[in-house]
Amino acid sequence: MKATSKQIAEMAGVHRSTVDKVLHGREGVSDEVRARVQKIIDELDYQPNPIGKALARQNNPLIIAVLLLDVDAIDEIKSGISDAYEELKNFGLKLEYYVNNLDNRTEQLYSLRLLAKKKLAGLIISPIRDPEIVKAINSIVDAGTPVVTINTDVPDSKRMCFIGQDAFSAGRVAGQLMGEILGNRGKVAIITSSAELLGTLERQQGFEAVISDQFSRIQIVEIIETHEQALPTFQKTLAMLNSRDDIDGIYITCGNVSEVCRAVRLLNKEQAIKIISFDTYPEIVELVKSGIINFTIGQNLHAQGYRSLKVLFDRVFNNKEPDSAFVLTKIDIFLRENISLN
Amino acid sequence: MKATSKQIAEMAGVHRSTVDKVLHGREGVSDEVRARVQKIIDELDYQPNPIGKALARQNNPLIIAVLLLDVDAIDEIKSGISDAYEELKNFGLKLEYYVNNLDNRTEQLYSLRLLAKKKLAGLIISPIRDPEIVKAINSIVDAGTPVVTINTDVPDSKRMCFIGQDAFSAGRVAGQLMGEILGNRGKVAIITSSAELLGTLERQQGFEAVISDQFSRIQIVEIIETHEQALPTFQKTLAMLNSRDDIDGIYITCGNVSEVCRAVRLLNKEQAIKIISFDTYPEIVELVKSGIINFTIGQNLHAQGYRSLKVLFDRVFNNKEPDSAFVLTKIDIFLRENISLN
DNA sequence: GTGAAAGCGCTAACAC
DNA sequence: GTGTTAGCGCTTTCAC
Repeated sequence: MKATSKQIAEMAGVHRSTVDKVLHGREGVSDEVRARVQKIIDELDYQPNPIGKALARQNNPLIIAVLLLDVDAIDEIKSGISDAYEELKNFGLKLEYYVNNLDNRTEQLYSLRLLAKKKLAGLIISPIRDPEIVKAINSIVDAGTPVVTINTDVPDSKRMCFIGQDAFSAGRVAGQLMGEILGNRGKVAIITSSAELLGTLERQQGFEAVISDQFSRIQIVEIIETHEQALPTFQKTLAMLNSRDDIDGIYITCGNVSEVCRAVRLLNKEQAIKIISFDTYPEIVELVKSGIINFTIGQNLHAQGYRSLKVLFDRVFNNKEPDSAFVLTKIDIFLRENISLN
Repeated sequence: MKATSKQIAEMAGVHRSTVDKVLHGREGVSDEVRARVQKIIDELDYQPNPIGKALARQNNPLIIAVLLLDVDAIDEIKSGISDAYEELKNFGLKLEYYVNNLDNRTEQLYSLRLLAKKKLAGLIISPIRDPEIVKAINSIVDAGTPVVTINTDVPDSKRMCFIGQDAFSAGRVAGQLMGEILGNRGKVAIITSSAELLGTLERQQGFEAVISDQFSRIQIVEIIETHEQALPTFQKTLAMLNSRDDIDGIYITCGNVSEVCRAVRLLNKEQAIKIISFDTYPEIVELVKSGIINFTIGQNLHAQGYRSLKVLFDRVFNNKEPDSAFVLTKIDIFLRENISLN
């Protein structure tokens, strides 16, 4: 029922290898024949059989480059990618990992230029948000290599899609959780980073939107910027809690969660103050288990990694694009009772 | 590097087709040759290449039977199975669906006996908990067909594994949520079914355990059994709420959630009473959106369906068994802000 | 510019 | 009981 390249060849009165050339836009076919074959392909909506492709590919695999940033999230993302790879490696697929420093735009640019010279079937990247990076990504896409962004995005580029969390919505979820456990009353402090890269601003804005819309009796009374630095995070939190005795909740959009908690515990306020954070790194898991953190919101990093390779594979092997340019992973809510079941 | 059946054949000094026969335990091989070949297979830890198998299988697919119960959950489960099927169908796989009535043990038994006569590569089933069903499943397993249970389980059978939610843990999560939003104080009513099949008892017990261990100032003051019947659910809830004015929270382990909510609304108590339920069927989603239900806990039915076919496929095609006999799907927490992002 | 042929790893029907 | 053969759908090399 489903057409094969052989059938297409018969219909067009040419050889299968000619059909193959047309399919892959390779040269060595006259314009006339190419048009004839292409027409039949289109009419039948022919989709090459992936298993057949795979078998022929196995000893000559396609290369997919993975360019990640050296941040806490990297391990879980990698484990997701590697799980997907286990499923797909038999199709004739090879991964090449590259890791760049978060703060070093030049380094990522260098990696991208290196990759541009190679024959890549696809690229998965956590981009630094920067015009030069966008340009470099675009030139890779223009050369015919599909690009998927993961965890961080450059929406103004030609990347095929972004795979990650909607930080604004996640902030909204945090806002509602805070509203519920405070029973719509009390004063809240926000600890945030000010760096845009990790979506902390969106997390803050989503939170603020829900509080102001739906929890009118909760006030956001302090906003502390940490610039992702450990010691200042501790010091500023401590100073804030010392200067006022009326904080009922703390919302942390950024890293150094344990520094915030350290300040809270030093003042013996862990019972009095409700804390909501992001991510599920080991130290955060411990803080949730011990009851210091009430809720933490997960990004489902494993799923981000897993999906990114699956989506890219679908494009490369089956020529299928995702329905949306934004493949959003679930907003997971964790508290003591489910954080270990992860 | 990885051995092929051809290499095995060479080493054993026989033909590939002979190796194939040994691999599949088919007859037509002398004991002596069989032992020799088997030894090499074992020594090399030979794993047949799934792509090669798939290509040869495509026109002679393996059949996997799916036997589900006709309950609300069925659509989402099916959609998960069908997503997995899209990924795997090229490997030479065919699904056969069967749907049985929940209350009709005889019907499921009949279906199972029918299936026992067919040549099946595997079976996915939501079993009714019954000794006769266990026997029927065991005889299918004994005949060499791996069986996976989904959503409901018969742990005392020979099924390979169960895929679903841990209902006790889910109940614990509900308990902690209730504790948090009531601020560890107040009176709670439990609405439950009394039917064991859906794990409602475990949901109740998990909830009770957390409340009594960790929220000492919350009292469970009413337990209502609904037997999964709509009108009685409404009537009993209404009577209970009429008879006392001090209920702060309602925990629903079973179905007919909208009947419970109808009673609450009739008495204009939707602001005063916190409600926690299970599942994400359309009417429940609406109730969460409109703020009547504070939290609902999802079973991730789609994942149950998806995983069940993947796990069975891995066993059938790659001879890989899951790490554990219990493949537990996540306990999803939904509230207004994330219920539509599902 | 086009076609022929071999091969990827496995299966199955059939001949010996 | 064992080996031969053909074939699954696609890719690639090479000869014409």
